[in-house]
Amino acid sequence: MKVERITMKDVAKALGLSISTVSKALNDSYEISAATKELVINYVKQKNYVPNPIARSLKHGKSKSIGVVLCAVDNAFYSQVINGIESVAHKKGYNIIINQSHESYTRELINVQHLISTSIDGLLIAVSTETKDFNHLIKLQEKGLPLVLFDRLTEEVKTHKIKINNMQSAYEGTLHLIKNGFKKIAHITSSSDISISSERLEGYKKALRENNLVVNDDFIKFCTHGGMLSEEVDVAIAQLLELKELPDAIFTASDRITTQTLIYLTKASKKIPEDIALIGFTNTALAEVLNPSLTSITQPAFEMGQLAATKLIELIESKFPVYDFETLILETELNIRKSTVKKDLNPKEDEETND
Amino acid sequence: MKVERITMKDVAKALGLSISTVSKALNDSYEISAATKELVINYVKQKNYVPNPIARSLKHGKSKSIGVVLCAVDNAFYSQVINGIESVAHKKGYNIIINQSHESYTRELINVQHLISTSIDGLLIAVSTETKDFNHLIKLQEKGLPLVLFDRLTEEVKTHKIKINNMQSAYEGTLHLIKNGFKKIAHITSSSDISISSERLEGYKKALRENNLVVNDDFIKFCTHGGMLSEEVDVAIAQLLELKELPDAIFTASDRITTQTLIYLTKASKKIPEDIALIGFTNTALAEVLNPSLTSITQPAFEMGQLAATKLIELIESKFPVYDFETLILETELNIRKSTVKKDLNPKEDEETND
DNA sequence: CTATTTTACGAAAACGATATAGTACCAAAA
DNA sequence: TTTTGGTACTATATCGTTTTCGTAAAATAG
Repeated sequence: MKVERITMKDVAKALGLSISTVSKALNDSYEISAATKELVINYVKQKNYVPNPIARSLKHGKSKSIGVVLCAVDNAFYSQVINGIESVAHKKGYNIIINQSHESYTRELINVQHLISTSIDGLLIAVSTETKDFNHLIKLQEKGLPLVLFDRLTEEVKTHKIKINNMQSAYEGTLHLIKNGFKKIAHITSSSDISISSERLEGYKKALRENNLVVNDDFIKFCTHGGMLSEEVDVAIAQLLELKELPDAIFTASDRITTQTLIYLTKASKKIPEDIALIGFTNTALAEVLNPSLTSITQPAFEMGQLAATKLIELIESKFPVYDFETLILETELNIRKSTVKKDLNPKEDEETND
Repeated sequence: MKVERITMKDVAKALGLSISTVSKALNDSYEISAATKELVINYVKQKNYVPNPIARSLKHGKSKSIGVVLCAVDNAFYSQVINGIESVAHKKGYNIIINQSHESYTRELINVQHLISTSIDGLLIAVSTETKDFNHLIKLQEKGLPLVLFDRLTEEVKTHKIKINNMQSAYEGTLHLIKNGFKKIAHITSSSDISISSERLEGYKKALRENNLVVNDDFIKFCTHGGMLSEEVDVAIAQLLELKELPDAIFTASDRITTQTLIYLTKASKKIPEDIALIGFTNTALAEVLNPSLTSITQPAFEMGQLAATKLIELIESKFPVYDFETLILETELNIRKSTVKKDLNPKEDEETND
């Protein structure tokens, strides 16, 4: 089954003109008389001729599409990022081609390979949790493919990057727990290899240290697959709950881990925050109506997508090679809710709805 | 900034061969000697030459990419559908180009227009809530563009379609409420124009009628934007809560409406299910940990995506025009949780965790 | 040792557009 | 009358492939 299209050739033949004339008429060239232009345009409209973008791309060496690689669209944070990307890409006439790595390095490689073999004008990527080797990206860049990293960065690739202030966000989140009386704070994060994890871990440690709390390695759990496998989160929490010295709070470092932790604790009949408090990075719109409402660190996902796309298109459309790269840092928002506030501790602050 | 690629011409020149020979060697043609093939393949590997897919597409008239149009990726159900689509599309070597309509007919038109002007081999679409006129799709199909509708269907377009059993699902959901003692059941749904809404409404009405409950039009609220605007949901609920005769349960017909309803009721300090029960269509993974845990109707989103993509690729790759179209109907799952079960009503059934 | 068939390759025409370089035609200037 | 110049168009090369057709040279047959 194939869709038959009418081409310039057909138009030219039908009107007794040359192909060049038709092309120029459609491109509103000064070389073509008003009469001819009208003739062509009318005919084309009537037959609803659409120029073949592939032929155009071949001629121009541009495909007007940008590739997006991230772990999963099925994730509040990343789907909001996509929204942001789309909002600027479409405005500038670019399509976005989305590929999911599912936090697998192998799939990331395949995706990137496939995307470039598919002729994208540029690539937006948040690497997988498994990615330690960035050669696939470095090579791309050496070839001159415009590239922007977002969320998960690396020093190894020199290009524009967009991130949030991970250290500070994690620091503030942890500090919030400490201020609310929690002293034995566990941290569940993704693979230690990716920037967001290590930076958030740093922030967590910094807050502990500054408050004279020991950093207990038993309290720090890594989920290599970034929570894509709920089991790995379950195992991490199970281990935490088996310690002689139980943590009194958990700070989770990513969307999937946060929600999976809440699900686990609920199933395990843990009272939050009485038995154990929970604060986490998440962009779900449902934080307010979770049980209990969840103290969350929210990222400006839409904005991140917008900036990433803007920067990428800037690179794509730049007439000259760009060597001067920026790393943009966005701020998060700490939304304090019930999962971290013990009722007896803050009696006045807790005059809210629904309990 | 532009990425420089090595072409067959370069390879040919470097090896002292003709372009045709290189092409044939790479395509493993019988016309080329083993020695030459090896020579070419080695060189190409070393220089990592990648064939230009645009030139290929131009030659073959196929772009190996399929367009996807839906209201928003930032939505549990649709993001899972995308996962399903991707899983089969990539296996078959197709890219997916995702466009969001944001429930706007105008944007849907623009998206579809843009996609076909971008040379997709086929289109997967769940129309927007605003879409009443399907001429844009009918025209596409007349041109021979393979098309598969999913989730939101219409009789007007003759092609493969994938849906869930909306009537039955809504019927069972409503029945569940009735069995649990609710008699004044409100229904908040999307625009009455789209299939899922009208079918779900039918199921709701059927359940009421079969149980000798009156269908009260004041209890039925439409959200033209499918909940994309949270205000319209808020207004709908506010109106329900202002009725002299208050509903004792709400049945919501889509993901966004469901979650927004929960948020509203929570803010309004309504006790669920004591003041008002809630059951809704939603695919969020968080239903279990919402406050209260939410009785939900879950759709096989991933499977829907897979089927839609499979059917579309079948059309694309069919050698002959297809006239024999199918409508596949998938079943949903009713997950009974606390938002619809009054404690005093079912004292034995309610021995669960966390309250 | 010529005639025929294979084998292995090259030339060239597509695919559908754009862009450069002509070229008729007619009018105004020299 | 010749020159210049503008207008309005056409021819053609090009983008990077694939594919059809043609043809040398080598292999086989007669």
